[in-house]
Amino acid sequence: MEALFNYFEQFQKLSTADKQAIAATCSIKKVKKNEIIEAVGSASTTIYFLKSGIARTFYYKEGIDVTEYFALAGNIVARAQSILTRKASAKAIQIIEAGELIAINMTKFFQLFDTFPTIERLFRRILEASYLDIIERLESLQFHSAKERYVALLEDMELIQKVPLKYIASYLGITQVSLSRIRATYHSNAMLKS
Amino acid sequence: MEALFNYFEQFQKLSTADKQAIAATCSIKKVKKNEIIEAVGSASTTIYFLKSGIARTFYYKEGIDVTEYFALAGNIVARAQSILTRKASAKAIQIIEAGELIAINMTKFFQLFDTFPTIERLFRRILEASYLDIIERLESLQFHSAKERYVALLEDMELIQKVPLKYIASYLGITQVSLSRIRATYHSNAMLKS
DNA sequence: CTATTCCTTTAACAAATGATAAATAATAGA
DNA sequence: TCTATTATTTATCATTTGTTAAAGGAATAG
Repeated sequence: MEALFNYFEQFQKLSTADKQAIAATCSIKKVKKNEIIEAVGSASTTIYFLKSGIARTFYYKEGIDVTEYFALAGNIVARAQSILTRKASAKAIQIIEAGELIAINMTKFFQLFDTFPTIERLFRRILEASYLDIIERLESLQFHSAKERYVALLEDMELIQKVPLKYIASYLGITQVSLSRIRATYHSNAMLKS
Repeated sequence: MEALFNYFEQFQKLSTADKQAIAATCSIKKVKKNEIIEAVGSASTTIYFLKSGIARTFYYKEGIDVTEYFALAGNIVARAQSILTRKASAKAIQIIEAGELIAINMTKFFQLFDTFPTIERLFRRILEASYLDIIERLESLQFHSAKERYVALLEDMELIQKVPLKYIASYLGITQVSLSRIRATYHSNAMLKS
């Protein structure tokens, strides 16, 4: 549970009482590669902190598997829209690399807000950070070419190395064939430089 | 000020004390067409509620004017990243259609959070709603063609009618010429149907 | 270890979008 | 109203990305 608190305290200092209350909403879960931990069609009431492993959210757009985003160890993965709207979700969460999760029951977690204002504040600050992340991603999609987006993603070596390219393509908003072509030209050019 | 409170109470019921505290952070501002109410380079501490008029946020990407988003009357416009990070912003806010704004001093507003938990909750809920909006926009950019994005925007007749197309093009992530071409093919096809 | 399946790349052609320039339309200011 | 400016459309060609098909490589189950 320490890993989760360390993560949380990047956003908000927590008292012992806060931590105890949070701990009561959590459970540990081991997950295997390719496991679907939340399936399409259900409403979500859980967010997951990845102690280890890699996960993605995805959905089917006209039958095609499309990755919404990835989460690496030390981060949170969730079907945020479903949790915030309490509606069924067309999205799913899948494990890409096996690991261990902390599952946070958000029904319980939200109930803590009236008693523990610090926890409400923590949630707000995580939301703020997610908001900033998503704005950056929006800008990347709105104003950068597919090649630029791929090159930017190369910064995140762990992701590129551990996640199948077929998942990365749709995350970048392009087809897998197009990604393969971009990689071919990019890497041959990169070789010329060295 | 009533318009602002009506807007806020879509998210969170407010007491009279809450409203008084909020009112003390607000001021009214009349704005003219094309006026830049927040300029590139400054850090923002203000968000604006549009009683009337239309605004946009934009910035220059390699010298080219790029629209980040639009706000119609009854909504909020802000340089959210700058407010949340307290850093100088490369973005600006411009008035597209003259109107009247309520400017909320966020330095003062944030200070209310410790005393008025309801106001902190209000802010969180607005943030949640913005988060959901931005996710939808992200999906639109990630998985829909420029034509599909334009057609979706047609739903918002007010925006299409009142906002110059040159601003809409970059909002859709395409050039103005490309938008013009899409309009030409789309509207001639639409005519065939009727 | 082998066979099968899945992943990635490559190729060829089609479709969409970008870039530039020029023409037309609309708007704003004198 | 007239003129100058700005906005939008159109045309042409270049570039990027999509689509489909096929081939080669890598991973996995039995």
